[in-house]
Amino acid sequence: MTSRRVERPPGRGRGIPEATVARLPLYHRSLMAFGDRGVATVSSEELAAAAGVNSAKLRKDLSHLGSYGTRGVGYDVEYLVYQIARELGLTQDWPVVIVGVGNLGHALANYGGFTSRGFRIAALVDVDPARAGERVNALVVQPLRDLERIIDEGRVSIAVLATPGSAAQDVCDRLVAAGVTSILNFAPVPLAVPDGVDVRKVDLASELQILAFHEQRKQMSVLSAVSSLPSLAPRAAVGPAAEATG
Amino acid sequence: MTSRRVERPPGRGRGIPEATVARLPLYHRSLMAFGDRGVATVSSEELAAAAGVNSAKLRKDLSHLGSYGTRGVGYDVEYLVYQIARELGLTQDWPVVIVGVGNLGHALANYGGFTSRGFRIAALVDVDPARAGERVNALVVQPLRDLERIIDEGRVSIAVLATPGSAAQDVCDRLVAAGVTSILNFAPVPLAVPDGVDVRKVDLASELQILAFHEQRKQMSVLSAVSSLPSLAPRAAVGPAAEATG
DNA sequence: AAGTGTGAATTGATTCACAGCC
DNA sequence: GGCTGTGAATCAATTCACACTT
Repeated sequence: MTSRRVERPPGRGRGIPEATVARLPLYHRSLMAFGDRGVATVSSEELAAAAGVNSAKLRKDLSHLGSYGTRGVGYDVEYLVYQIARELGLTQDWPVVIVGVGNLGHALANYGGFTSRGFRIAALVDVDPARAGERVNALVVQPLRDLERIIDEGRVSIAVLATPGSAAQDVCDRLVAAGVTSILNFAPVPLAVPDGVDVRKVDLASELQILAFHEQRKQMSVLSAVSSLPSLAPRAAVGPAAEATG
Repeated sequence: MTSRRVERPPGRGRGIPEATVARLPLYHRSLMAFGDRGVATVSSEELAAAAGVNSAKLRKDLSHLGSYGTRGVGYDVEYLVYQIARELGLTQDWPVVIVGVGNLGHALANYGGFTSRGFRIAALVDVDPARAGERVNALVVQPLRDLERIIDEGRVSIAVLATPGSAAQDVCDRLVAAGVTSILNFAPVPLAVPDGVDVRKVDLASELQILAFHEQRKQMSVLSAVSSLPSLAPRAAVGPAAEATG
């Protein structure tokens, strides 16, 4: 859904499926945890369990990177961490600009998980000129007017867009014109971007609605189960829903 | 990936694909925007453009809900909004509890898009007893000790988990034991839950890493293109990456 | 004996293309 | 004539199951 196909770099047969790419960060994180605990090798079964996937999928995913395991033994934690980090580009420095310092942008600027692993917040920018000058963490909010300069001088290619929906497309256009080629979009609107620019969206309201869809179904099936027992009067409201079945 | 299969409610042939469910919120949102602008009917082409998908996909998605359009005409905006809202369960009230009132939980508590459309923050809970009593918006942070009572009395079935990773599984277990059956997980760990409980995860660090992966590839292809021009010395650092191609 | 790597089979999602209806 | 609804075709992801390696 996200990535435009960029013509394959001439190097060997690399074409990692998007679904695999999306899981590499999970593997990386789980491997780091194993490493911290002093574990030297893991099996696909163990790593898969830690990452929350099944082992067949894990092995298939890793096979797209190369043949980094040892049959009968497993994967060397340190070696695999490095290979995945390199594949993901975590071995380089990624300056990121956050546009929109409302609730969410503010939280993201402070969020630790964001700034680790090669990512560094190069600047905070807000659409509202009144906010310019405000301090967040160690950074000063800058006015939108300076966006192009910031991106150019900071060699920024990744942006986080946390403005209200109404401003999102305009800001996006300026980001792209200034040279940004990857955008993480928190605004609840689809962004139109030219080929070669990647957008990933995080849509908080949608996530809740998807949960509500399934939740509603569970409640419906409880209701219909209850109402099919003629001896039980249905409860006024649907209480704590379907007990989790082992 | 997310939903356990719940045995199909006895009603007619309903089995909406997960990928379709995940897009219904987008359609709903776009339709609301059309409605606000006074548009009475839309074609699949128009609605698809607004939602950022192609029209074949949109039509296939909607066909899973029923036959709500009119050939040669399009879809009635108001009618379709209602049908989708009903399907998603947005016509009922969904009390939600947020656990973890750090950066992110704080932002989510204030985030408007979260509280609209039937969702209502029933309580904020924090693992750190020192935070209990703190006010956020109109709500008072409550101690973890009260979690079970809050869920039970508030008839809460949906929770947002925004604790640090280290606390996430414990809190999750308590949520589930208390009757929560849907969890939106912001903690960077996979949650183990029994069948019948849905978890959706929002993994901010992973999202950036996925972007970095593609970004790195773009830069590699620029570099190899540049270095194949013998007359140009490669630049010391990789500058603002690949200009977006029309 | 243990556990990876991978073809083959399967399942799921997307796109095509057009019959059918307004 | 315009646009929906949908089978058929295609493409992508997952799972199976086992040959192969240590």
